[in-house]
Amino acid sequence: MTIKDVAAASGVSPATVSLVLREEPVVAAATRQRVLDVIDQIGYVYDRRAANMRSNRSMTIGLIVTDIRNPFFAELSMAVEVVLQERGYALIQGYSRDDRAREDRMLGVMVEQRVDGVFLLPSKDTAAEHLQARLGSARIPHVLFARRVAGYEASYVGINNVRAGRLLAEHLATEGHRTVAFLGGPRSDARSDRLRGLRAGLKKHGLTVDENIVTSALREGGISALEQLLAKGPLPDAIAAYSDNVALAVMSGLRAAGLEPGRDVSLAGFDDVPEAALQHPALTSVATYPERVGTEASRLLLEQIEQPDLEPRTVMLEPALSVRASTTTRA
Amino acid sequence: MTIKDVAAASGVSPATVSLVLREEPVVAAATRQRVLDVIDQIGYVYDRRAANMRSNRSMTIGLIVTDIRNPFFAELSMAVEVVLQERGYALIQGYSRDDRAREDRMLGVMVEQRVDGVFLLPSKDTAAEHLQARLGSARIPHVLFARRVAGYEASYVGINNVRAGRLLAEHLATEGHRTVAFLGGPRSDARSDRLRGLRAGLKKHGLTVDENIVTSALREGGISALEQLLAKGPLPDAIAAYSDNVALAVMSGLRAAGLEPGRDVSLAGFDDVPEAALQHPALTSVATYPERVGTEASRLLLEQIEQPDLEPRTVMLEPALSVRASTTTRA
DNA sequence: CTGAAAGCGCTTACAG
DNA sequence: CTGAAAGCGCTTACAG
Repeated sequence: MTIKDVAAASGVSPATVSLVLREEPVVAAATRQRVLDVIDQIGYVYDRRAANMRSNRSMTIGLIVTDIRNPFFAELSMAVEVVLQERGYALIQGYSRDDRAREDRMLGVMVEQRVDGVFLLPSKDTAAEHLQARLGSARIPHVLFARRVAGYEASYVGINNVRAGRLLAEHLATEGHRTVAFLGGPRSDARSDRLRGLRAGLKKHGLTVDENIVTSALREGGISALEQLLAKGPLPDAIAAYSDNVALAVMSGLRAAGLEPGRDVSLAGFDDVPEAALQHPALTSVATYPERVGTEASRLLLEQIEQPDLEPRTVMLEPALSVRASTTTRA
Repeated sequence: MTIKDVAAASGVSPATVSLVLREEPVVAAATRQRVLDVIDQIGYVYDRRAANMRSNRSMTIGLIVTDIRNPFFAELSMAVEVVLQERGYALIQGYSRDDRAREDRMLGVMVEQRVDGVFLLPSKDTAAEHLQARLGSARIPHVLFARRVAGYEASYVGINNVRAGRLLAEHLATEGHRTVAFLGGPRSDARSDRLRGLRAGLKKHGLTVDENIVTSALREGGISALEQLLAKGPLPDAIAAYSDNVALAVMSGLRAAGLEPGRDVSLAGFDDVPEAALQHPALTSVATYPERVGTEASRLLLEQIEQPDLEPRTVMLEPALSVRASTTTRA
């Protein structure tokens, strides 16, 4: 069942059927209606693959993240999907699991499928040369987000993590916390920026980050970081967790150790996931707006697809602090 | 840059290049190597769209869920993606947000892109006629999961929710709970099956489900269900939440009301998400294995793609109870 | 406003 | 073991 069949059944040429399908206004209303009726009647289904091949697009866009179980990426993916569906694009999604080899294989599949563009959260080991080989030299429009790749120039959407750290530090210092630990999260630009911001903010008040324990982005990382902290001696006044994900784990860990978060030690995270506000005590957190990151990235990518010669652009979103009981109920 | 260019540069015909690309063993080793060298040298990239069109496949498979922020679907999607990547398929993913119109539009896009198969979690309003029109009549291999559609025959992978409810009921009764409330979750087959199982299991011990409050699958649903329960009078001995998602919200809600989960009232959920074990008290939960659902669904779909005349099959996975402190620390 | 013809980049028999 | 030719289902100039 092809446009040829539709053409035959409605007494026009395939070219005219094609014009109708693409809603070109040039077709006479009567012809148009006749063709549409036939399509309905014989149950013809447009083959976008063929259309795309001829017009050299694919109407698909790739999105690679490390792990969709991370609520930040889940939210971001949903935001991206809404925009793409509106424009008729299909979303090809892949999970690198933070593994460069997996990421590279996915990029390979996407490039062979001739995606019209790619959103990429690079894995921790991704280097400029990999991206250059897969995306740059093929001139495939792409936008990185959340993580940058050293020495690789591309459009980027991210959060100002230094500022996020500073916002939290200011708040903690103002609330009278004198000692602060930074827990969890893998070594990454995001982490070191948040730490840098924390340090800068605390320094203004003559304070420092007393403990800094690197682990992983997972909840297990929060648990183990807390265990290390507890083993080291007296608790700090406040714990800044690398993310809400980590903070929620720390919260449980504190309770398991007989300590009440918010009372025995203040606790805050980054991202402001929906769960943060639903905790008891509600968790103070710095919002990093995955939905806005997704929307901005979509805007940049679509722009780049329409105008391939555009210079790479960087969008830095400003974080915002949500103050809640977990850092304010302590005496 | 096409196989023609490769052919010209290596002194063979396009047909031979095609054979090399598809790793057909028929090609002479020397020829093969020469072609591969040229490909490497001139940086040719295979155009799978063209290949697929000719061989009438697309090497893409669609997956539609309601909301990827739901950890159950996140886990499932990751399991599916691993299997598909191994087989060279690209995963086209869409989120219906439980809206039938959105779901239908996505199916439309996927069908036009000629996906080789579809995994679908139907929206709450999806009817047999919709699926018949989009998938059945086009004979597109597909597998439903987690929710069935009344009157629609298709392969299905799900959890035995009646048994899940019964497992939990048995445990609660054995632990000496006399009154049980079932909280949260939207009206659905999964919910009514869990409730049916709970009732059946409690009945054996002469007990009933004392309260049954329907809300939504979201955490907010848990909060509001708990509020309604608290307004109704004395607490039951145990709360069975529709899901862990809901249970975690109930846990926070209890604390906010000055009640300690596990001590003042027992609490359990369904799904056994990773967070459940990390809570304090650790949350009793009935595991529903999203990863296994994803893997089984992949197996069924790939089978169906290879053998289109296969009869639809149903796979019911057995749930398992993880007993933890939230239902055992009460006197 | 509509049609005939060429072409997108591959694969598929078939011939040799 | 390799090549010439046709074809997958569309779109794209171009002509009328």
